[in-house]
Amino acid sequence: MRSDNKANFSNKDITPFCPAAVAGPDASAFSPEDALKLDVQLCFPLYAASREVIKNYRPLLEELDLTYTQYIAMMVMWEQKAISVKDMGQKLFLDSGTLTPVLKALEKKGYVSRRRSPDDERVLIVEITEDGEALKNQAVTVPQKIADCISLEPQEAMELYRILYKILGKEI
Amino acid sequence: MRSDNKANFSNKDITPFCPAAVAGPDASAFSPEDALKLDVQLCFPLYAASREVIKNYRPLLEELDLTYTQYIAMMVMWEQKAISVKDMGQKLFLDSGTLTPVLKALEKKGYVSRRRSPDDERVLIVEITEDGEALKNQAVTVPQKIADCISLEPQEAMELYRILYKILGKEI
DNA sequence: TATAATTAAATTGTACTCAATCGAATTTAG
DNA sequence: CTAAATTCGATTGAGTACAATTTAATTATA
Repeated sequence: MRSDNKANFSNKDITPFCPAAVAGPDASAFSPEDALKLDVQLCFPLYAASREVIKNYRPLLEELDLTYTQYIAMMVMWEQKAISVKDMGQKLFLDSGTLTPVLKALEKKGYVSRRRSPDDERVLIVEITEDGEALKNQAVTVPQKIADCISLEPQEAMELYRILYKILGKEI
Repeated sequence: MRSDNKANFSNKDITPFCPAAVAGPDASAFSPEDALKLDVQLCFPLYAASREVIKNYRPLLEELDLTYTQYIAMMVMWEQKAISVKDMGQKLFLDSGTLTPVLKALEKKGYVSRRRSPDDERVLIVEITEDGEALKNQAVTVPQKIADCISLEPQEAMELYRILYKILGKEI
């Protein structure tokens, strides 16, 4: 009744995070093992869609000599001009173990500079360079190109956006 | 008017993938550079939420001596008993460069065995072992525990699930 | 004010993730 | 039939992710 490799459920018998949790009074259709089926997971398509979408950036960002992680770090820089590693980490949900090599790579390309804060030597201030500012002009077309290869209705995009930020603990 | 580090938009002036694309007739509020703001992206919260959610699995899966990638590979095995690397790759959206070491690690732990297909020596068949089957009993509690630490309304979870599979090219 | 606690980055080690490439096996075309 | 094209998995190299640890700097406390 279902084509292979294609998810299908009626909303009365699932909850992606855990069927049993939201199945409600009529949870009889679920055996405990059903909770471990790939089709029933919500985390898995979240993880897979994230990777699939980011894959679309690669050819576009290659022209700017940026990886996706470097690109979102530059997004922060284009807005902030100067920011500490810690503050950038909070914005991007990344820790210093990830950001340190990313920022060193961006420094090597000449898009940012790194220096310690005079006020607090523990703090490393990342600052955008002129080349980094100039890169923005080449980057402005990227969002539209990404939009073109992912087909969601505007209200779906809005709803996805809202739910993702709810998961991230920032309800809007 | 807005608290720092918190996204907020009215649906008349955004589209997360690209503001200009969905802003509609009244797109005047957007300058081109607005498209590069982190708050306006849809890919970014997708990427961040994916990592944040998967982080929750780590302590749970540690007890099973599995990583998240190994866990989703085992999910496939619990349903299929035997499958080729290629077919598993299609289910998980992962290629051989990722799966080969993951499956070797699972073989080392004794949860799967690997052998070439007699019909086609190019094909590697992954088969679940008794230990792998037994592991399922320890894993059944994982989905509920994950559900407990992510608070979405059932209909939000359903909608997220649907949209993610739409992005993955499997509309439901 | 010594010292303890805390904080911020960097480092280390493990584990992906993926593009590109390779080599062996199989299929297809001529 | 046989050479070319395709397919499958493994390998390689670059770049993350992230927990845990380390080091240096700052702040709090007895």
